[in-house]
Amino acid sequence: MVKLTRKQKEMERRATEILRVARPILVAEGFQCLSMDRVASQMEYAKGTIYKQFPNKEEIVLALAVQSMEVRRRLFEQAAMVAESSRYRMMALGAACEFFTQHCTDDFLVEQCIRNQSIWEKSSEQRQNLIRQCEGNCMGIVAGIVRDAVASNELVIPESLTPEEFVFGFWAINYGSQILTYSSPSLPAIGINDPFNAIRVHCCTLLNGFAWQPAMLILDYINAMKALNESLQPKFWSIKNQQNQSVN
Amino acid sequence: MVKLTRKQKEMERRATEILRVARPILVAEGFQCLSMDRVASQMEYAKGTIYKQFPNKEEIVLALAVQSMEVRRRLFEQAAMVAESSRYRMMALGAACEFFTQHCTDDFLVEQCIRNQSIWEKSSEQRQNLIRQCEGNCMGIVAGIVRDAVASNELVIPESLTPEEFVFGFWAINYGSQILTYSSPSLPAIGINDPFNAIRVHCCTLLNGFAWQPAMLILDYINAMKALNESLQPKFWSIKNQQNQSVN
DNA sequence: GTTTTTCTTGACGACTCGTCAACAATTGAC
DNA sequence: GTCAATTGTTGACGAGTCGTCAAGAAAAAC
Repeated sequence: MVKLTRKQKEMERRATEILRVARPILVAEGFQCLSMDRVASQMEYAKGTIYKQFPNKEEIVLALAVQSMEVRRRLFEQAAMVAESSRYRMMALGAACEFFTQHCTDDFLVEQCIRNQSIWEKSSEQRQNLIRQCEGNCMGIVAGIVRDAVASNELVIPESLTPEEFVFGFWAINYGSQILTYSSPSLPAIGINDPFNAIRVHCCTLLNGFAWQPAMLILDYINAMKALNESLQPKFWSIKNQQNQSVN
Repeated sequence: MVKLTRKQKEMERRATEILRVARPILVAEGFQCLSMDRVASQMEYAKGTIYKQFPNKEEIVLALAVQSMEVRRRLFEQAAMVAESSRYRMMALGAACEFFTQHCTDDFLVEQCIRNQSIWEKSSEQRQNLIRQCEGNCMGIVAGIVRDAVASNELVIPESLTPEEFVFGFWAINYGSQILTYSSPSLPAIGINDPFNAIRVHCCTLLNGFAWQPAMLILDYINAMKALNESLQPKFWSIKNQQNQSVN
């Protein structure tokens, strides 16, 4: 059935096109300003056609989020490939988180949107599962490092935590700090001048607190983070360019 | 000018009434569903009158957030009044954070809303400043504990951090975990069964990592947290009942 | 070349937001 | 107590959403 495939290809091409148009609107002006009429008027199709592709606005947002979470996943994969101690790899993942918010700010903002209950609810279960899968993948990468560390006796997890719960703490501190950094009304005004540095210090202290070997001085940690952050730069573009892939 | 005051009182009464009607809508159905028409129809006033009180929907949301952040602040104040070691007081603030999300979930959700850039932007600078002030107050309470700890040699902050940046880490891990807990699609599905317990473990480890004296075992920390959490319960209602205060 | 199916369209109904002219109530002067 | 002036309230309105769907266009099948 060559023809069916061609149709599907066409559908997918169009879906990609819609997302290409919708993304900058969502990122720059927010969910409110992303309107179907506007997306339609910026394309060669009418509104009805867009509704054929995506049953509602929310679905478009979820689709964008899937793309963005894929970028994060690839970044995590790259970071996890560092061939050093498990602790160093964990640190590399922290660097990847930093990198993601700093250099893929658009993707970070899109990721944020799906935390909005009302957006989440209105989209199809199918796409919700896609998101869950992305999230699971990212968690899997980090939890894998933790498991390696435990297996090689470089780390002992407190007994009441699963490896994923262990990861959760780092997830929370990174995610939380990034949200606060990007959305808190003037952090400097309340005494927080360099939130990124602060979180590096906290993460290093937390890793040391769990006695993840080898222990590190804060200064060494910060320098290593800087290096890791820069090492992601060259890999960044090839990751971004893969973005136009299956969407539906 | 008794009459002017009476007018103002009437205005304030009405503002309070509007917020009373708007809050459950915002909490239960989200910003999208909070419509001026709907608020109006649930009151004895017309839409135009509501616009006299609040120039737009966003302003209502900010006003609600101010109320909610006040609840948080009072909770923080209560928690900070524990008469024990600085570390114990810090822990009490962690408990207050937990308590806030668990028992003032509505307020927590309202607080969330103002992180939305498009809501924030559309509201008046005046009310934005009110929010900033609330945020500053909360930070002040916690940073105060940190300063006390430093002053009494129970804690040494890494040199590259201000006391507020030190607090920021705990803010981030608590806030981040709570957002994830309340908005992440099925945490248990990716291996996180008890996020609250996980964050307690992390916070204890972080405090130990910074060598905040006296050091604590994780189990002791968790038990102390439970006790602190419960000790807030009786104070809770008196806090909530103060809520109907200056709004405009 | 004609019929059938499939795809595309934009006008439509229902609902927003925020405004503002017209109407109602209150105040103050006499 | 009356009447003008001021102040407050109203809901119809314009502009702009979302999501639908009958009608028209294009493609496919015959």
